[in-house]
Amino acid sequence: MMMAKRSNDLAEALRRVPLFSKVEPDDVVAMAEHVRELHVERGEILFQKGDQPHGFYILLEGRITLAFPSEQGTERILEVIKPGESFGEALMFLGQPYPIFSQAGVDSRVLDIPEEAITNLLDKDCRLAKRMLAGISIRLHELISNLEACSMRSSAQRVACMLQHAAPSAGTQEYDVQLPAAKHIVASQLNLTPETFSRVLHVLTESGLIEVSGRVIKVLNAEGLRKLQL
Amino acid sequence: MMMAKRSNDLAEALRRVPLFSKVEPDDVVAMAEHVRELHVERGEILFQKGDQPHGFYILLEGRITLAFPSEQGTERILEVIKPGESFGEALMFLGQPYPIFSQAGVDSRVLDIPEEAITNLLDKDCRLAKRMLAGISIRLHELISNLEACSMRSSAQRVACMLQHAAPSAGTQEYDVQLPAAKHIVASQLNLTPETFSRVLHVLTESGLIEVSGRVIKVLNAEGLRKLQL
DNA sequence: TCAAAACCTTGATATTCGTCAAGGTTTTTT
DNA sequence: AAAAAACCTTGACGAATATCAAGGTTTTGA
Repeated sequence: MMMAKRSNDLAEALRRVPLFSKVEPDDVVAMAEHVRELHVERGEILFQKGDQPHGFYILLEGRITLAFPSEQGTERILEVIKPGESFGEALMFLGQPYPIFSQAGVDSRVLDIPEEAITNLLDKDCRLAKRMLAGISIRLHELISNLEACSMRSSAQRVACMLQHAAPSAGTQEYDVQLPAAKHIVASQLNLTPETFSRVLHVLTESGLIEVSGRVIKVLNAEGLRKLQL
Repeated sequence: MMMAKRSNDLAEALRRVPLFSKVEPDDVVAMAEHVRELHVERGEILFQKGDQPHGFYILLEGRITLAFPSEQGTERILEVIKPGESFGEALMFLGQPYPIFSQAGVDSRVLDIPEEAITNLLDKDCRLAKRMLAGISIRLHELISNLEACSMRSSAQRVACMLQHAAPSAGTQEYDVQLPAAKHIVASQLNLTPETFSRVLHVLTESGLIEVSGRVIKVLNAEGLRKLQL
């Protein structure tokens, strides 16, 4: 994990992040003074469960997973962060130790925004506060959906649900889904073992609802998937 | 569900809510103009899954449960709101339909804060925005814990965890826990059937870790409970 | 205070999903 | 291009937890 880049480049990068797109340019420059760019290598841990948050992060490039650890290494991946997304804001506001850990899936570039840089800005710019409220609300909504899936739905329903979310538009009956990562990663996000995920795909294929070839899943009958949800 | 009280009384009630305790009195009075007090009877539904949010709520008195519905009525209770707590803020900011429904467990009094009342204030008072950020962050943190419990822990571990959270202080070995509601409500919050909950309590009793009498659980060996978590 | 309703427990059984193990396939590295 | 590593699938099995059913207990309320 190493530091890089001058302040000006950082200000430029920050401006491109949706969260800060409406912030006064001067304020962004001021904030950039406190921001560092980190390079995190594949497999490297950005923060551990139990670490104290000192700010939050924005992913510029690469892929970062947030996951619950487990003794036998059977981690459960909560979320896969993609470039342009921020993470860790809520834990920063709370000031409690991280309940999850974060790890780079591939070599990644991350902005580290210290708490001071943000709290100062929040006092000046209520729009930023509203944007952060919106951002955290989205997170919260996703967590609720995740929890519902986890506690109310069977494995096949969770997979079907994921495939439906990947539909290009509401009514489409046939479409291709390109899995965003290795199957075992996707399985973990659905709170499934790779074995169960594989078996579910098998069953859905047998039923003529999908066709699988590698990481591409061809949905043949979206309506049929919907019916699984009851 | 009926309306009641004059504006002045509402302003008074609002001031007592932690969220608004630092807001300028004049602003609270202005906000009170738009706020209604609702009376919700036991069993009545405040909002359904799928309804469009128009604001958020603060519970003054009573008990409100937030839950996922299910066809066969085997709902899963996500959270039990207690007096003084607010709910629905995040969904208001998102403007998406409620993913859960809310129901009064007993006759309750609720403040209905429409979106306009809050968004106006947010522009004026950044401290309120920060407080709301903190409030939503807490919610988010709880959801993460809930999801972790749900996907990483066994039934006995979830029960033990709940009993640990109810400890009066960190080190105490023996203490009484008064369940906040009927056992089947508590079971649902732990994502357990009442049957499984009952059996877990039985096992913990057999192991000499607890004693159960009605809704009071006497923890005999907090250290033993902790060891269950591994 | 008695009846009804809600709540809780216990047993038998079924289902879902995870674990373990082995073999095959694809991707990466040398 | 070969070797190694990572990834994926399949089968046999087991464990955890839900479901169904019945009976007991407590609470509510008429």
